[in-house]
Order: sequence, then C-alpha cells, then structure tokens
Amino acid sequence: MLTLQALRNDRAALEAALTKRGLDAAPLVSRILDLDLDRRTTQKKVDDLKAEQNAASREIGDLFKAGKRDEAEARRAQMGDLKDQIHVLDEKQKSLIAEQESALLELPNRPHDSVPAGQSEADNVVVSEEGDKPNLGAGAVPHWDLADRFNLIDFEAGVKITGAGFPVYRGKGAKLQRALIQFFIDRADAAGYEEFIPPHLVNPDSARGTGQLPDKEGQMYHSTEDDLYLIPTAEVPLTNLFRGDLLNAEDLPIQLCGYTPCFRREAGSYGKDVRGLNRLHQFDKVEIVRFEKPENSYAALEGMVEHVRGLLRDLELPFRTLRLCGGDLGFTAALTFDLEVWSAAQERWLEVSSVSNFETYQANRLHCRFRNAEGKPELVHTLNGSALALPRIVAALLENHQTPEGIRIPKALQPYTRFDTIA
RNA sequence: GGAGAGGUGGCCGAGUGGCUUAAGGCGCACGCUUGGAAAGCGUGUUUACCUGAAAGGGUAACCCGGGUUCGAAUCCCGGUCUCUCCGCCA
Repeated sequence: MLTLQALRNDRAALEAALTKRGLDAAPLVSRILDLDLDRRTTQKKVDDLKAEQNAASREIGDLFKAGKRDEAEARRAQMGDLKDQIHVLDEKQKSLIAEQESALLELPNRPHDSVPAGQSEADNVVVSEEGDKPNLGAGAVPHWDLADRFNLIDFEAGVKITGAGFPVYRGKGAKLQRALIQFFIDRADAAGYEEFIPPHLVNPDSARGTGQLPDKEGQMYHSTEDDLYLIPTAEVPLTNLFRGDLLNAEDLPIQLCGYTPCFRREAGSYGKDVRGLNRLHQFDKVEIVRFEKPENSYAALEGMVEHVRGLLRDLELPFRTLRLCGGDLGFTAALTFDLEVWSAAQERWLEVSSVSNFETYQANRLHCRFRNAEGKPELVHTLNGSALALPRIVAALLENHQTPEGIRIPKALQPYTRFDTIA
C-alpha cells in the first residue's frame, strides 16, 4: 500500500498519476486524509490522558508507601472517570486505524511517470521486437496438436485426475519441463540470484504482504481448513522471506530466485485463451526477485528485463517487450514490462514474463526496511519478474521450432534435455 | 494428536504488582589511554506514532489478543510458536 506520507506530501501529483489507471482517486484520498487527521487528534488526546494516568499512579504508589492510606484512597477514587475516557478513546483510535488501513488497501500503486495512460492491453506500448517470426508453411499446427502427436502432454488425463487446466506431462514432454526449469535456474544463478525452494502454501499474512489479499482473493486456491493459500507465484513466499525485517544497507541488493509450481483459479477465463497451454490452473515458473535501494530500483528493473530477453534469445524465440499502460498495470506495480513470445501457429503473442517494480508499495505492507545512509529506517523497493513461466514457452518452442522431421530443440537447451529433436 | 516446559532489547540473560526510566553481560559506535594495537576506563547504542522550527517533551511495544488493577514484563483467560517426551508417519 501507499504510505500516508505519499498521500500527504504529494497529493495532487498522486491523484494525477492515478488517472492513468482510469481511476479518480480524489474521494478515497480525501477520506483517508480525514481519517488521518481524526486519528492524530484522537491520539493526542489519549496520550495526554495516559500521561495524566501514569503520573497519578506513581503518586498513589508513593502515598501508599509513605503510609498515607487515606490520601491514596481518595486519589484512587478520582481515577475511574479517567479510565473510562481512555478506554473510549482507545477503542475509537483502534477503529480509526483499521478503517484507514482498509481504505489505504483500496488504493493501487502510483504509476511511474513513464507509464502511458490507457484502458486495456490494446494501449500497451511496444518497446522493442526481436527475432524473426518463422515461416512455417502449410503443415504447421498449434502446440496442442503437436503435444498430442508426440505424446508430450495428456490433457485428457489431467481432466480425469483433476480437471481442466491441470495437464499431465509425459515422456519427452516431462523431460522438456525439467530441462527448462534447470536451464532457467542455472541462468538466474549465474546472474547472481540465490536459489530458494520455498513452501507452496502460504498463510494470510504472506498473501497480504505481497498484495494478493485482499485484491486477488478469488484468484487463489484456499485451504479453508488450515487457512492457507496455494501460491499463485513464487513471488509470494520469496518476497515474504524479508517481511518485517530491518535490513542493513550493505545487504542490498538482495537477489533471489526460485522454481515453484503456481496455482491460479482463473475464474472467468474462457474460449481460445484457455486452449492447450495458453492458460492453466497449475503451471511451473522460475521467478526472480530483488530488494533494492530506491535509487537503484529502475536500473535493476532494466537489468531484469535484459536477463529475461537473454533467455528468450537463447531459446531462439521471436519476442517483443511491452510497457504496460495504466489500465493494464497490476494493482501493486509502479511500472511493468511484459515480454511476449510469438506463437507461430496460433499467430498471436503470448505473455511469458512480467517484470515489475513495486517501489515501496509491497515493502510498506511487508514492513521491510533498510537502514539508509543517515542511519534511518527507510522502505526498500521490491521487484520481481518471471524468468520464465513454462507453459507458453513450451507452446512457442513446439510451434516455432516444428519441422517436417519433428521439433528442433534450441542449442542452449540441448545440454539440459539431452536430446536435440522430438520426433 | 497427547503430556510437560518455555517465548524479555542486535545476542545472552535477570526480573512473581509501584526506585524497571527493563539489572548485568556480549556485540557495536565514539572518546580517553597508546608509537600502534589489545586490555582498561568513559559515553552512547530499539522501533512506531503524536507534539515541536529545533532542542526537547508525550504515548505505546517484554510472542499475539483480551481481562483484573489507581498501576502489569510480572496476576487471570484465549491463541500462537519453539523445545522435550509419547503417539502416528514418507
């Protein structure tokens, strides 16, 4: 969530920036600031009363010790009213804080200056495009046909065991998954991201910390018996590793990576979007996460995008980079670059990575700070990116690299698959 | 799942209702001392919020949440986590 300070100091600029999301934030901001004023006045009152109470208690104690029983009793009799007042104000204070907190949670992150205004994905800006779209010729088919032809993925079996959106990988299809995970992890490791294997279920505090709660509650699988959520991305457990921490300046940047399966309910999806590997309830992903000093975070974001581009180049896939417009920007992000690969048989772009700078938005929820040059605690900037999400990469690999002889495995991946063709 | 013990500052650790404004130690920072260092000595060393131009002042926090009391780290209730033993188990 945004900091109160950001609202107080820079209100006009903040509201202007939020219009890029198509949001008129002014009423909500006013409400939050009103609550804040009320809260501060209340706190002043209650603090003064408590100071009075503390002084009186000390006095009573001294009187008792001095043996002046009657005076002490008299003084004590006067305290009841004060106690009631404090209790009432304390309750008021608590509900004001709760109300302010939930209002603050409704406010999305402030888009970075470079974010274009726009309503939907149609308004995203193409930053760059790389690689040649292959000319597949007449016999080319989409990945779901290829997966079937070469016995790589059994969608039917997944439906039987679990339901739609839970594919079963088999044979070289399974090996390809494992190879990609290993390839991505090795590359992240080489780029300085320490590997973690986190839990796949998280508690509500963690889900709140990275912003999945409350705004994406319906998108996560929830084990109600234990009140645990299946992770929709490794971002959640990895970023929460440092929830509540006060870091040293020299600890930064912190660079983490991890492979996890990801679980998403994807309520409301339909049609060609969900065909084959395009949209799944369970999929594999390698995620990279960074904790940065504020002044470095945008350079770090560039570096992360470049890291992902390197992976796509080595997989010999045509891809483009998009700068997300305000309307398509995630709730918690200040700036996001999406990377999309060309799906040659479907003739459409598929999103395979989303790389974002959250600035202090997550850090404020997480209470993750570092000690700055002045020795003062300051919120860190958090960033993350998919590097990469597997299903659509597999879809693009199958489709783009199909030949009359079978599927060609890119050179960089062959040491991991230990086969060069799927035939 | 059952029984028992425990959770105090960056760390160790004392503390069973008011000189706790959390002892003492370790660590760390600065200073004195020294040719330099160690030792020694001295000073300092949490966070959040409120107030103030600042210096400063106030409030809160001893796992979390309630309660008792003029007053709670301390007493009571609920929760949670850790450890030990038992049970179950890949």
